[in-house]
Formats: sequence, structure tokens, C-alpha cells
Amino acid sequence: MPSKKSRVRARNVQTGIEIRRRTRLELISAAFRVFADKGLEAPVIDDFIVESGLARGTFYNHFRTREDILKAVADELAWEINDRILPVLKPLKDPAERICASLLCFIGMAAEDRTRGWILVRMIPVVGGPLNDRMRRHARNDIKRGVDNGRFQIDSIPATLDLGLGMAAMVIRSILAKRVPADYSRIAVAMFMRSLGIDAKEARRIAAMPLPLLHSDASPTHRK
Amino acid sequence: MPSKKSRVRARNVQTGIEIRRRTRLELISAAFRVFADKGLEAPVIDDFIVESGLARGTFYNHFRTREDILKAVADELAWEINDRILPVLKPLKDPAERICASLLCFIGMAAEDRTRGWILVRMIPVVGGPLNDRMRRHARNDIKRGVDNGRFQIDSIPATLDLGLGMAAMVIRSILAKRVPADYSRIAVAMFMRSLGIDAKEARRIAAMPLPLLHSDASPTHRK
Amino acid sequence: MPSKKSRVRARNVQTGIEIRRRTRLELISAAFRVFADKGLEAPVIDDFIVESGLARGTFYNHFRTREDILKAVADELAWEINDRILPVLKPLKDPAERICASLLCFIGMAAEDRTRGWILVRMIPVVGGPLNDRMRRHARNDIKRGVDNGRFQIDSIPATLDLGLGMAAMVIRSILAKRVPADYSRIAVAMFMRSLGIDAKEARRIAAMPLPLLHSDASPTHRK
Amino acid sequence: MPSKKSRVRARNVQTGIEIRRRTRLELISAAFRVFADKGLEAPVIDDFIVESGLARGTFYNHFRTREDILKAVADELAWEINDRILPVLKPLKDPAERICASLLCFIGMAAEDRTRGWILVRMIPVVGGPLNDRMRRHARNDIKRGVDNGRFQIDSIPATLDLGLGMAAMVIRSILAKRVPADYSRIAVAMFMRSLGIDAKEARRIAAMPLPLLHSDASPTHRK
DNA sequence: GATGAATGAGGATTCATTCAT
DNA sequence: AATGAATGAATCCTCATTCAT
Repeated sequence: MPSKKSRVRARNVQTGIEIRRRTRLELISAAFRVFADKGLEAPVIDDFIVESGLARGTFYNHFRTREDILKAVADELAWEINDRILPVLKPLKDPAERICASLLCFIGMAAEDRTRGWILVRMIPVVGGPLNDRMRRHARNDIKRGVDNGRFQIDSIPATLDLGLGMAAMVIRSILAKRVPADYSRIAVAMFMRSLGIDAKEARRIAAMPLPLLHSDASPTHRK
Repeated sequence: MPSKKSRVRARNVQTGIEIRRRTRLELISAAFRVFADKGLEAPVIDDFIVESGLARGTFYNHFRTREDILKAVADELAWEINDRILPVLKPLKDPAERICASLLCFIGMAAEDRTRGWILVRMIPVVGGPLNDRMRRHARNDIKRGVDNGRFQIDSIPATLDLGLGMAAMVIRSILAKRVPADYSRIAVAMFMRSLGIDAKEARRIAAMPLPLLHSDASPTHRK
Repeated sequence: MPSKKSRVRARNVQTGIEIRRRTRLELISAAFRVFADKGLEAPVIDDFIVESGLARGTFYNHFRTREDILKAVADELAWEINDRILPVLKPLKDPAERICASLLCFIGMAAEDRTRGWILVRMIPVVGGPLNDRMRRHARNDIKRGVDNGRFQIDSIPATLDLGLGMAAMVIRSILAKRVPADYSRIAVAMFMRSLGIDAKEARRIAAMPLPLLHSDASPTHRK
Repeated sequence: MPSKKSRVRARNVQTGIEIRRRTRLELISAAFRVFADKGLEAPVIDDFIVESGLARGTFYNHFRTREDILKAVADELAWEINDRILPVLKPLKDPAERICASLLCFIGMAAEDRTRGWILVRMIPVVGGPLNDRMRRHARNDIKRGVDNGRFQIDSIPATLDLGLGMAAMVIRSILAKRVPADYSRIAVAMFMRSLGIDAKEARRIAAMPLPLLHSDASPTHRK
């Protein structure tokens, strides 16, 4: 049985770790806003400090460079997106439907929050693929299963990813920068489905699937 | 009839403009070499000055920031690319072939020179469309003609551009960053053709067209 | 009788001189606006060039330094002010009235045009006395005559000038910067008259003299 | 009762603030010496850094421009002047004597040190009134009391301030720039007193009051 | 005489990083 | 762990001046 002293010690350590975690999250969230505001290259470490209201030294207690914190922000983002996409994918079996749903959710989430959207637009060409390993695994699996069961006819999985991601980045960009029709993302995703070998009619049908919180279904939050 | 004075004046101005143009070009060309050498982020304005052999003030007479001169380099690049694509397009009548050739040439030229490639990858999401008006006009015309003569079935021209450009950017990126097969760009472009409604076999056939100086045909210069 | 040739030559020279004079005036007038806008120290030569629309070299054909053109502007100003004050003084014999009228006109002209006003406020402490010799001569003469005929009792002419000029500068400043009553300058000048030995009632009477275009009589042009 | 942690924290913050204050004062004092040495316009930021022995970045942590630090120096000066004037005023009850003493001390201190003098001459038209709130309060109170007890007959308090400050600025300027008699400031202040309604003889009597360290009593430091 | 392109010394400014508290 | 003052190398930028046309 642990002594009283060691229990107190444990709680203190616990609290310390907890505080540290929170400080870290505050820095990440501030950095998120800063990157959204100024792009991925312009920000200087001072911007993160000012936005977070924390001290200069605190930043260096958690991150060493701008690149470091950008990575943390991107990671945070990828997890958020995963968390929103997975429940939607759960009931879907057809690889075509799963990929379509993933892309629509992805685009939808980006369009729903300008900050998040611009970070993604700027990050996709930098990262050059799905934002984290979990996403990458899911994408590859779905594509492979579609190929295996004859739903897709494609010559290269990397090329498929390039096409899908490139499309997504440009569509998000268009939604953020221009006036586009409400079903713009569905049109673009349907086109992409055809490049996998799905015929036009079927592609349109799939891309019309009902989804929570899509750009096409609800007017996006337009915060600057 | 212009007076002697005004003629002299005109010549002086002309000469001035000519000198200015040349200086500007020299700066742009030096900047291109610098970007090639150090990447897109590292260079400082001093690098452009040293490389060009011109004066510090001269740089500021022509550009205000690093971003500024990068944009000028990209613009110059767009014109070069146009100049390379147009002769290739000349003999082609079929809109599908024309679009395919444009994309292949574009990707090919980008892949052929790492500097050029990274500049393009970086500029595409910034510009959000064809890199200059001439390119944009050509692209739109070909798509429209394809739609009119029944070659393409698409629901949105902007979505088509987003798909094509996004694909191009990511493919260039993959060629520059990863090991990809020699015919990678042809595979990706063929996929894109299918999203326009071209059937798979035909798409592959078109994408296999012979072209001068393509990534598939000549190994790219791999300077870092 | 001059030959035709020499007459043409004469006209040309005449025209040349005329053009030069006009260019010079244009530079001075541009500088006037610039000094008013940015103060006496901030402007750089480029500001004069941009404001005038003339060429860099042209500036150097007429002036060598910023100090040079400031002097020219001040001179121009002094002449303008003289030209407005002298006709007003002409009918006045009493030195008290003459000095009062001079100060009121001076303040009035400064208040009437913000540009002119701020230049004067900024110049008075720099010049430290009447703006040019003609003004200085007039002021001294009037003070001396007032002393000689017993109208003024003062112990020092320089101190009198310091008091008058200092008052004028601060009053102009107040009119330009704060809300002051319409007869503010008349109140201040009346106070100044008392320091010369004029009794209060008389001072107020004199300071109430009718004058053309005074801040107290007509609402000033408030151009920025 | 504050926890040990918060007490430690408080001390740390306290110490930080203390250090910051000291650094700031060191910069201001170095700047004063630099202004004394080179005049008000010539110094460049590097001069302040070298003179203070602090780092370049430290300057920018406290001030943004040369004008900024000049203002800080002037402010410091205003406090010093207050501190010198107040003990002199203490025994004086008569508002006329108090105002007279204030002006004489003010002019005297300015004349006593060229740097201080030129800074004041330059700041007065910029600030347009007493240099800080304490001075302003004192001046207004004395004027009001003089009006209330019938010692002064004036029509406007702001005009009185304009007259007094304008006079002081120009008198300081004259003392610094020209050869003037030893009792110059007393003559000018006596004139000013008359404009408040004090009769000539009384004005001269008051202005002759004995004062410590006046221009008339000690020859000023004439460093350029 | 007017023009405006180029020049480069001189000075201003930033910002990643350290470190005592 | 958090803080924030100080640091100074690296970099940016201005602007008076020249000079060929």
C-alpha cells in the first residue's frame, strides 16, 4: 500500500503532467490560429507567444522550432479529421462509398472552418499525401479492396492518391476563395470516382449520399 | 510630325525602358539560379544581389520582397512553358489529345528541372488555376470544345480545372520527392481523362502519345 | 536692330528661363505640401519628386539638399505673408495698431490654411525670429517708433520679439490643434499688447480692429 | 496568505520589472548624453547602443524609434524640472510670484544645459502646453487663484498658457542661440507678467526675485 | 534642361535563442 | 515548469547621389 507521502507525490506529478499537457495544447491552439491568419511560412515564434498569452520561455519548454509546432498542429488536425470521418465510414461497406464519404467529409470539414481549410490547402502539397499514418492506411485499404473486388480499375495506387488529394486541395481552395455552387464538392468527387472506373451515373449517385455537416448541406461558418 | 526634341526624348525613354527591362530579367534569371541552388525558402535578398552582380538598391527598384521575385520567376516560367506546349498542340485537333498533351508537357517540364518543378508545385495552390491568362484561355477552350462535340461529359468546368491542376501539382510533387515509375505521369493523366468521360482504353491510348522531352523518355536532372 | 536669328535665340532663352522658373515653382509648391503633410524633418527627396510628378534629376538641377528646398519654401511663404500684410498696414499710423494688425494677419493667414499653419508653427522655433529681413525691419521699426513716441514702455526689443513670435506660434498651434473660440487670436494679441504697456481697455479696442479674412471673421478653409 | 509558490513568483516578477526599469533608465541616460554630444537630429540608434553598452535588441525592447527615446528623455526632463521648481514654489503664496518663479526656473534650467535647452525648445511646440500633467495642474491652479483674488485680469486661461509657454520657448532659444544680457529672462518674464495685468514696476520687482542657479546668476555650461 | 536607372554606404529592424529568477 | 529580459548575428531597407541618354 502506498504511503500517504507517495500518494501526494503522485498527485503532484500527475498535476504537473496535466498542467504541462494543457500548456502544450494552448500553444498548439494558438499556433493553429496564427497559421490560419498568416500562412505557414510568415509566422515567427513571437506570434505564437503573443497569441497564446504565454511566456517566451514556455514556448521553448515545449517546442524547439517553428517547424516543430507546425507538425504538432498538423497532427492535431489529422486526429480531429479522423475522429469525424470514422463514424461516418463505419456503416459503409462498399469501397467506393467509403472513399467518396472520406473525401466529402474531408472537404466538408475544411470548408466549414476557414482556418482549418487554409491550413489544409497549404499543408497538402507539403505533406504530399494523407495527413497521418492512420488516414494513409485507411485510404490504401479501401482502394485495395475496391481493386480486389473489381469495383475499381486503376493502374497505380500512388497515382490514385495524388489525384484524390490534389483534387481535394484545389476544391477546398475554390470553396474558400471563390463563389461555388453548394454541391461543388459532390460534383468534383463524382468526377474523381469516374477516374477509378465507376460509371458516371453510379458516381453521381454515390456522391449524393447524405452526410452530416457538409458544405452542400449547411452554409459554412464564415469566420475570418 | 514629332519635333526633334520629342524624338530624342522618345529614344531616351525607350532606351531607359529597355535597360530597365534587361536589368529586371537579369535579376529574375539570377533568382532562378538561386532558388535552384538553395530551395524556395532559404534564399535571402542578398543572395539574389550577389548572384546577379547588381546593386542592392537595384533589387529594390524592381521588387519589394522575396515573394515578389518568386512570383516573377514563376510568371517567367509560365511563359516558357506556354512556348513549349503550343508547338506540341498545333497539329492536334481532338480536345482530349490536346488536354492530355498539355498536361503531359506541363508535368514533363516541371519534372525535368527540380527548381522549376518545386516552384510550380508551390505556385499552383497559390494561384489556384492555370498560371497565366493564356494558359487559362487555352484550357477553357479545349474543355468547351470537348463538351460541345460530345467527347467529354462533365458537370462543371471549374471542377474539371481543379481536378486537372490538383492532379498535376501532386504528380509533379511525387516525381520530385519519391521514386516513381517512368510512365507515372502518363498513368495519372490517363486517370484524369477518364474523369472527363473518356473510356479507359482510349484514355491509355491517348496518354501514350509520343512527346518530346518527357519524364518518361529522358531521366530528369536531379540537382538538389 | 537685332537680326531674326538673334530674336529667335532670345525667345528661346527666354522660354528656357521661363520653363526653368516654372519647374522650380512646381517643386517648391510640391515641397510645401509635403512639409505640411509630414513635418519639416521626415520628408525625403523622393517625397518631393513623387508629389511634384517631376524626375529625380530635375530636383537636383534646382536644389542640392532638403535644407535647400525648405529654405525656398520658407522664403516663398514669407513673401506671400508680406504681400498680404503690407496693404493692411498702409493706412495705419499708430505703431500699436500696426503691430497688432501684423500679428493678427500673420496668425490669420496661418490659421486659414492648415498646410501653411503647420509649416509656420514648425518653422518659428527654427528660425527664431521674423521670417525674412523685410518682416524683421518692419517689426523693429514699428517697435522703435512706439517706444520713441511713448506708446510702448519696454526694456528690450529682442525680448519683445520673442514674446510676440512665441505667442503667435503657440496661438496658431492652438487654433490648428484644439477647438478655440473665434476671437481667440484677438484675445491673445490683446494680452501681448498689454505687455508693451498698452492698458487693458485700449488693447482690447485695438485688437478688435476690422481685418480682411481673419480666423475670427470667416471660418477658415480646413483642408487637410 | 499567499502560497510559497506565489510569493516566489511575485518576487521573480518584481525583480524582472526592476531590471527592466533600470535598463530603460540606462538607455534614457545614455541617450541624453548622446543628444548632448551630437544634437537632436544627428544621432543614430547605434549611438545610443554604443553609449549605453547594451545590446541592439535591448534598445528595441524599450523603444521603437529615435523620436520615441527623445520623447522619453524629454519626459524625464520634465520630472527633473518639476523637482527643481517645487521647493522654490513652496514658500511663495502670491500667484504672481509663483508663476514668475516657475517660468524663471524653467528657463533657467533650460539655459543651464544646452542639451536640456534644445530638447525643451523642440518639445514645447510639439506638446503645445506644460510638459506633463503635474506642471499643467500647477500652472492652471496658480492662474485661477490669481484671477480669483484679483491679482490677474485676463480673458482666457488657454491664451495665457500660450503666451507664457511661447515666450519661454523663444527666450530659451535666444539664450542658447544668441548673446543676450544676463537678465534677459527676467526682462521677458516681467513683460509677460504685465500681460496678466500686473503693473510694470511691480512686474519688474517680482521678476527680480532671488533664485538659485539662474542664467543670470551662473554662466551656463556651453558644451556643443 | 529634363529624365530616370543604377548605385551602395549607412542605418534600421527582426527574431531565434539564452538564462537568471 | 513557467517566466520574460537581454542578447547580437543576420537581414532588411532607405535614400542621397551619380550619370548616360
